[in-house]
Amino acid sequence: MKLGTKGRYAVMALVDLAGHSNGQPVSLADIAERQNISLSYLEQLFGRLRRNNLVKSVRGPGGGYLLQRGTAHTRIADVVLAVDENLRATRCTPGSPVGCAQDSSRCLTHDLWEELGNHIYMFLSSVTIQDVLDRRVLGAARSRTTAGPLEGARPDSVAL
Amino acid sequence: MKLGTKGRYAVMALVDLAGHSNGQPVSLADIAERQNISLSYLEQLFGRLRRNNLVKSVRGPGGGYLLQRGTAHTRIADVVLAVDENLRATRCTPGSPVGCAQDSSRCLTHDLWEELGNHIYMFLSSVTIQDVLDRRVLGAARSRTTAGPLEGARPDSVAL
DNA sequence: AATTAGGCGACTGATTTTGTCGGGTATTCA
DNA sequence: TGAATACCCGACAAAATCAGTCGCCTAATT
Repeated sequence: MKLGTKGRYAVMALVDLAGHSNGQPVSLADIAERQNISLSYLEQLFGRLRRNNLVKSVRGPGGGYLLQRGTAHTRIADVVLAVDENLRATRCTPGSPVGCAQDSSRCLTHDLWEELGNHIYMFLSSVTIQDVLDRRVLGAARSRTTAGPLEGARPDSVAL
Repeated sequence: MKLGTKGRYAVMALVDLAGHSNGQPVSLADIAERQNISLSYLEQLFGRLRRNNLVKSVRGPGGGYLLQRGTAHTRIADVVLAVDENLRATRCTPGSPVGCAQDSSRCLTHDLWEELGNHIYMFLSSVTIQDVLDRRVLGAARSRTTAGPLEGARPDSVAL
């Protein structure tokens, strides 16, 4: 899963975008100023978000970005995955005989980290941009950890 | 929370320790060889584990380390916290006016990351070394995310 | 045509993380 | 006593990541 600062910035930016768009595209310059993140850095992040179909861009003057799916259909997990990209797991890369699977008993902790990854993913999948905007995060998670009540089914990989 | 490789190595080492100790102390050299982690690195990690009362050391020949509490009372969360030490939260350090709390609406994402931290902590708190040894991790977590029905009661703080 | 705004890629300095090395100190056993 | 075992500790080095920057390009609007 890998939760870096990139993911955090991306979520901040998208929440800002969602909050300040009224159907109109929002320019990165505006977001950069409000959230004081550097413009070039935002461009980098939004490049990935666009390639992952989370936002779409409108070029030219008056242009900017729009959420592709709505606020209620953009899950935090997707944002983080889009932006952080790589997802190295447990150091048990299947192929290298090192660090795992060499003792009599195989890498016992593997399952643990995998399950943790699933947990994180499930949590972040259960929260949308809209939830964050509405500050509907704290109690919510506690009550609906595993089953996301979100309508669309999610066949995605939970690879971590 | 901050989940680095240090935390993973520490858990691996403690699981190994628990699996190979029969009341006798286990030397770091043995663990190092079995898990092929460098001895010096293990020493660093076990220093912290010791200072956090998770293990105790026996010096001299035939010495090594022992789990201070038993396998069923050593929670993964404690191991990770002991070894990773610092736990910077949201980049909203209360004091610097940068990056948060400067716009009209305060850092909206703060709650999100905090809640995620709580989640991770709760999960890792619900799993013990014994669980990992018994491979009682996968289904378990899914069914008992928040309240652990495992034999020993789990009265700990959920501070993060 | 000029301006606005996104698109892309390479590259860089600072910090953090990860891991090593060299030397200690305590303990046991011969 | 002294050699061997094994923990103890701080400094240090290599690698990865972070947080950008720069330059140049393309597309749309006015």
